[in-house]
Amino acid sequence: MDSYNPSEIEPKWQAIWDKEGLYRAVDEDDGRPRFYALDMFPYPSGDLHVGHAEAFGIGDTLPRYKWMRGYNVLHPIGWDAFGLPAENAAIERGVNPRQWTYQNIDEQRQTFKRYGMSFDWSRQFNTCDPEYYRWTQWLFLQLFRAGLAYRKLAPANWCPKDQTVLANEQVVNGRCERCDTLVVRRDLTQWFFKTTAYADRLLDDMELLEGGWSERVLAMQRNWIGRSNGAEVEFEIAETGDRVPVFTTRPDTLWGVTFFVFAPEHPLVGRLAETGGTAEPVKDLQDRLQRADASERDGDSREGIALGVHAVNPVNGEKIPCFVAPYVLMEYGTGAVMGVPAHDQRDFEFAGQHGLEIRVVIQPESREVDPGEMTEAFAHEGVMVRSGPFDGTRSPDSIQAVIAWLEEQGKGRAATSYRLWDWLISRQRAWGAPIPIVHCPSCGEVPVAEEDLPVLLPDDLDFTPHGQSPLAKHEAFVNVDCPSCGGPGRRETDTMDTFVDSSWYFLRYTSPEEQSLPFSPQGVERWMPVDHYTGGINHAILHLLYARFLVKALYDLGLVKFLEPFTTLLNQGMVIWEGRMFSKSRGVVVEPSPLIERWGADSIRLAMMFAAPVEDDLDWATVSVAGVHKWLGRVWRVVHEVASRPASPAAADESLEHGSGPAERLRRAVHRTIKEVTADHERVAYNVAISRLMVLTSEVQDAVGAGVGTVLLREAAESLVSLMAPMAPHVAEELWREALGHPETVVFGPWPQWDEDLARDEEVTMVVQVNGKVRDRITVGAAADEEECRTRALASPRVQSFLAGRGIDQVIVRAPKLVNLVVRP
RNA sequence: GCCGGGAUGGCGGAAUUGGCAGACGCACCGGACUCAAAAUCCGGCGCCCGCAAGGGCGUGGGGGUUCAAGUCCCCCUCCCGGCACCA
Repeated sequence: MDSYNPSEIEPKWQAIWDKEGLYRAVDEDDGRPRFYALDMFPYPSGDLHVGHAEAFGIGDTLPRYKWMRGYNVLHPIGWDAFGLPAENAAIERGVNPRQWTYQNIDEQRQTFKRYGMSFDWSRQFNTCDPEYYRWTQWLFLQLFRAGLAYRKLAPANWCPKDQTVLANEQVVNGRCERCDTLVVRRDLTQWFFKTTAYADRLLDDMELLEGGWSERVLAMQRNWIGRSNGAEVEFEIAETGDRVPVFTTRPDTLWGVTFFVFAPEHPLVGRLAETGGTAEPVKDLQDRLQRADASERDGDSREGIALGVHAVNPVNGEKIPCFVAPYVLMEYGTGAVMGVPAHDQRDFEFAGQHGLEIRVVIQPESREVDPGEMTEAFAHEGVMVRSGPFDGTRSPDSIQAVIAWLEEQGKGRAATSYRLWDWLISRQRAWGAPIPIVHCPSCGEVPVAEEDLPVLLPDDLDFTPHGQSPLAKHEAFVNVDCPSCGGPGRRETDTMDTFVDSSWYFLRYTSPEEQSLPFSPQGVERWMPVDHYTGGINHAILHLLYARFLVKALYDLGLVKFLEPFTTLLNQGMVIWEGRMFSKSRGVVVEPSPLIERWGADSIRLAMMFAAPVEDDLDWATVSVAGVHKWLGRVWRVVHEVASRPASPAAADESLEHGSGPAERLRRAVHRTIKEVTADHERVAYNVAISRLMVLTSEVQDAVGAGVGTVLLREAAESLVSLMAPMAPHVAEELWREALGHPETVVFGPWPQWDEDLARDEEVTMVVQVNGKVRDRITVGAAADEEECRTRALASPRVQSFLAGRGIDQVIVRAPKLVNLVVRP
């Protein structure tokens, strides 16, 4: 027997697996149930780091387990190959982004192969391939025709460094998610997808995901959508007759309104200021805010300027003063709010600063609230007072009644407001899918004909950033005839956000050769939805929300028949090193290749899965590759030891099968472990599964030492190898085929079966407690009944000494595991 | 502030249903083998008292339910994540 040498066996099996085509998904019905296991596809920026090793190692385990359990598994891989880093490389080093990307893909593919990933390589594609982005463009056209893709002038987040707009989602703390540059506001005409049209469904359909997605991710999506229910109420401006709606979640406080506030950017503000004679100070305020960076706005300021006009409260006809104040945001609700200082903290502070009346209309039941004494707004429940027809009604229960009354009176209506915005998909960059639109002076925005797709990216672009896509400088690209009238037109030069590419790639895997549609109906019918999706928590919102949105849009277009793309979602934790995430751009990288050379891929995969539960973040410092490597050495030796033993006479095994000798002990350990590790695979508790297999390894070693017969030893060794195969595929395959002599691969199982009787221990340790404290442990038969347990417990001298002659009040028996004697103190 | 998730030895973590807390591993300590080292193997390892036998304490803190609580209930502290002048 040679010693365990992964650098020899790993490349060997990788080559054989490749040749045998084991990991190809079978499209035809072959009688096996189907399973679609997907990993979030990687962005090919340089080589992989150990963060990838963790993510993809975890993602590789379930499909392998499913194969062994008899499933026909689709486990594809591809590349999210458009995006800024390729273009930045082009700018900084003059390389062609296509070449740069394809070179990185080659490198990553090699590394994946050295990890022994069970991908179906026959289905791989790159999103930057014209055969792929052609269909990204096609999907854009479908959304455009459905009115879900549109262009508007909007304030956009502009990153001065990357020279492009960013989606709201890509701005973190006022900075560019990618390069950390302070983002500025710019008004630009941009393309959007109408995600808000699906806000309710994105929220309500999460019901379908309960149980399959973590509470954490569901909560993040819920927060992101940010639905709040309330009412829209119209106020009239007394001096001009303008009708201004406000959104409120507290229509029950309408009788407490004492002022009215506009956001500085509100379109009516300029005109109202003219009317009120306050045009000059208001203009000054607007200009000052316009110049200020979003991040410089004082979050706590309650400054504001009286407009000199008044609003009429529709519920009581009162005239109240109007203000303009930066604490009211144009982006949320209607850009104007009713001021209820008694019951809203911000309004309370504003009223204090500007000497406005505080009128209490919700009174707590236990005490009187005196406006003069208040130090903060009263935002709790109470009884409505000074509220006309609603006096004496309990709030907030009364909110629905107030809304009904408003509707009846024609003064307002139930309304819902969302935090979610429409998805800004325009990017002024060239390494992305061109938006297939032609601007025509006479026809407007004209979609490119489907048969003319793809709109190809030219290969000879000048990448110097100058605020427009490099495509805009490429005359041959830009100048084009209008597809509608044939007159001269200009091609749209924005490209699509790369999140568009990744919002449908999982559909393409089901039929990557499809020529007439982005995905074939049969392929999607066959494989979708994804049964198990593995990826980082960092994509908990954006990617998953966009993919969910797109699938719902496709559902409405009749292109798919399911509402949610990912049935179960596994968000593996991130690998942290010296307090930070791995990131090539920040120089925090542990290269996997030297680790593979030293320890082998199996050890690295196991080490990461063993170090923590899959969903927890993992500190690289706590990962002990040496520890699991040592274990694999033990497995290697003991399996070879078992395999090399001459067959013992069956009688020898049989004689050992009875009683409680080492043979019996081994047998029960094997069956118990099969049962438990099977459950661990089902619940992706790989750290626990590995620890159980370590224990089983010791059991087998002990049994070898105790002279247990070959039949049982072999059953144990084969079970051990099978159970570890999904996590350590190379060593398992080597031991299965070479040491144990199976002609067939271990990849397709069979998964070991357990005998329920054997999985239960024959003897158990019964705990005897006195007043809840463990006083003795007695070995009893697993079948011991209540009476036997009671008798044995009372017979224990150790227990007797703790009873000390005191009377026994109660005897609790949970046969056969526990007896608790309750005595008086 | 609101929402979600957590807190278990020196460290990572285990404990499927309320029933032996600390599996498994790392680190550390001791031993075997060795000229020596590496590798490998054996043993120890929650805290306190004790030579030991043994006993007491112990799952962030406080209360409660229960024969029995890491697990259930109430209150609190802290940590992580999301959202946040969101009307």
